[in-house]
Amino acid sequence: MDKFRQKVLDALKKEMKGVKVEISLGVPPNPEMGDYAFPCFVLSKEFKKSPNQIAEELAKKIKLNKHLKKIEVQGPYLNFFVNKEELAKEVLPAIEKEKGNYGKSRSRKQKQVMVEFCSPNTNKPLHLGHLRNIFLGESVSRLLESANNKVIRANFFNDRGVHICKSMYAYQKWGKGREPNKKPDHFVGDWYVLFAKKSGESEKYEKEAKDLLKKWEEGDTETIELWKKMNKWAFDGFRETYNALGIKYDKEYFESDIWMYGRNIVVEGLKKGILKKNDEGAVYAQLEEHGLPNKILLRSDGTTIYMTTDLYLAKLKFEDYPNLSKSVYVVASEQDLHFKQLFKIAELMKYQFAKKLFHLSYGMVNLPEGRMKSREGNVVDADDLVEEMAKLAKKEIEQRHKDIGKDELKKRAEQIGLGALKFYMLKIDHTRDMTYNPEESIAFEGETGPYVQYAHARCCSMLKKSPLKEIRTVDFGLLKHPKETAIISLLGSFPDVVRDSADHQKPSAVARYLLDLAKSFSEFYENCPVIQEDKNLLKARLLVVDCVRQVIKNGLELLGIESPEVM
RNA sequence: GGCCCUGUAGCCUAGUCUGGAUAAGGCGUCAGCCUUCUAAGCUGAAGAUCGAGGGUUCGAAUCCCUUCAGGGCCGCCA
Repeated sequence: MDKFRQKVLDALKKEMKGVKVEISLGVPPNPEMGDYAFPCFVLSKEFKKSPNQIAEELAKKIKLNKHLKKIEVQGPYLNFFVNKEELAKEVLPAIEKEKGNYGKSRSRKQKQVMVEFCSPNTNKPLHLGHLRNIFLGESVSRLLESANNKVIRANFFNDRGVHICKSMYAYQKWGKGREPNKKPDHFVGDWYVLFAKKSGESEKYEKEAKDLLKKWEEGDTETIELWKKMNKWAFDGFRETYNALGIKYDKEYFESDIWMYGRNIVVEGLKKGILKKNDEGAVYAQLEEHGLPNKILLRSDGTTIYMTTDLYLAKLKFEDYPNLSKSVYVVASEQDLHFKQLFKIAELMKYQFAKKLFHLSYGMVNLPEGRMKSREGNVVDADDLVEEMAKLAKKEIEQRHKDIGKDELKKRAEQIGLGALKFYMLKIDHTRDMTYNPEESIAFEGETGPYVQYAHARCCSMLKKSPLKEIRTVDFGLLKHPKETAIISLLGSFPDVVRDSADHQKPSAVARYLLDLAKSFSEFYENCPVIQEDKNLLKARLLVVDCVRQVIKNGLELLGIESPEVM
C-alpha cells in the first residue's frame, strides 16, 4: 500500500482506537475534493451522533503533518489532501532510481511457478483464440515474474489422436507427395479442412481415419513417417508464429510422448480404491458425491482418454520440477468442468500437488457471425491477423514519416501492429467472453495500444529535444498544476496496480492503468509546456516526463508490448 | 433437465471480489483546436430508469432471493 494512504490511516486510527477504518477509506469522486475520503456513517452508531457531526469533530481533532496537508468536511465525508510536494519528492526519485524495476516487488522469497499456455493441436494453424491464450499466458507470466516468481513457460502439444489422423488421411489420399507451398502449418491445416469437407461424402473416411490412428498406435512405419513429416511442418509453422509474437517456451510437452503412461495412473487409482470399474469394464472416478459428474478414465476397450493423459501430465510436471509452488493452466472457460474434475481427481488420489493446480480460465473469442469453427474454416487466422496489423501500421507510419528507412519501417510497423493487437485483447477482463470486432481490433486511436505507445514516444521526443540532459536537483514545489499532481498520484499507484494485477492474474488491470496514465499525460502535454525558458520548471517537468516514459515502458513490458521511441 | 458464466448510453468496455458522494472511459454523432514540445493528440455537447422485480442496509451497478435474455458445459471426444 502506498505510503500516503498509510499516513492518512495512521492519523485516523489515532483518533479512534479499535475501529476498523482500512476498508472504508476510499477516494473522492473528483480530485478537487481531495485525495482520500473517509465516510463517517459507520461511526454513527458507535458514537451515537450524526455522521456529519462526527466528521466535523474528527476534522478538528486530526493533526496535520508533513504528508497530510489539509482536511475538509463535506457533509458526512472527511476529505484528506496529501502534500503534493512531498508526494512528488517521494514518487519521482523512486522511479528514477528503480527504473525498469519500478513496480516489481521483491519482498518475499522467490518461488517457482509453471504457466502452461497455448497448447495447440498440430493439425491446423493457430487462430484468434490461441492469440488470446498466448497474450494472456505471456502477460501473466510476466506479472508473476514481477512478483518475484521464477516462471517456467510450458507448452503442451496435442500431437496425436484422431484429429491429427484426419489431416494425415486427407493428405495421404488426395495430396500424396506434395510439399508445402505456403507456411507449413497452414498447409497441414488445409488437409484438415479438406477432410471435414469430404467426410460428408462418404462414411468410410471417418472410419479410415480411425484406422490410421490404430496403425499409428501399433507403430506402423509408414504411418509414423507420415505423422513425423506432417508434425514437423506444423511445428515449424508454430515456431515461426511464436517468434513473430515474441514468445519463448522453457519446457515443451508432447502428448505423443506421454499418452501411454496415463494407464499407470488408472492402475494406481484402482489399487488405492479411488477409481472404480463399471459393468462394461470401464474405469471411472466417482465424483458425484463431490458435486461433479463422474468421469471415465479408461474405456471398456482398455484405451485411455484425454483426462487420463492430463492427470499424468499434471503429475509429470511436479516430477520434472519438484519445487513448483503452483502449476497454472491457461485454458478457455469451455473446459471449466474438465479442470474441476481433473483437480478433484488429483485431490482424491491424495497427490500433494493437487492444491497447487490452478486453472486460469478465460472467455471465448467469438466472431460477429458466431462461434469460430476451424473444421468449417470460419476462423480468423493468427498469422494473417498479425500480418494485417503490421500492414496497417506501416501505412500510418508512411503518412507521418516520408524519409524512413526500410528496416526501421518494418520494425516499427511490427511493434505498433502487434502492440495494437495485444492491447486490444488484453484490455478486456480475461474472464469475459469477447466478440472479435474487426474494426475495433485494427484501430490505432482511442483506447488502444498505439495510444499508450504514442504517449511514450512523445515523452522520448521531448527528452531528446530538451536543452538540458541532466536532471539533478529539482524543486518539487513547482509541480502544482492539477494535471501534474494527477500524473504524480498515478505514477505513485503503479506498484499497487501491478501487485493487484499479479495477485489476480489480471493483465487487464495494467492495461486500464496505462490508458489512464497515457490520458493523464496527454492532458498534461496540452496544458503544461515542458521545453521552455524557466530552467527550474523545465527540470521539474522533464523529470515528470521521464518518469511517465519509464512507467509506460514498464507497464507495456508486463503486457508483452514494445515501446517504440518514435512513432 | 442439471451446473457454470454474462446482461451497465446506438456500439465496445471499466467499476462488482472489499457496498459510500453526481455511474467512469473509448468508438460512433455533433461543435471546436495544428506558424509553439509528434493531431496515433486535446477541449466541449448530446447520449444510462446499471436486463426486470423484490429483499438486506443510513446507503446497492456492487450483497441475498426470484425472474427474463444470451453463451458455455454436462462424451467410453479433445
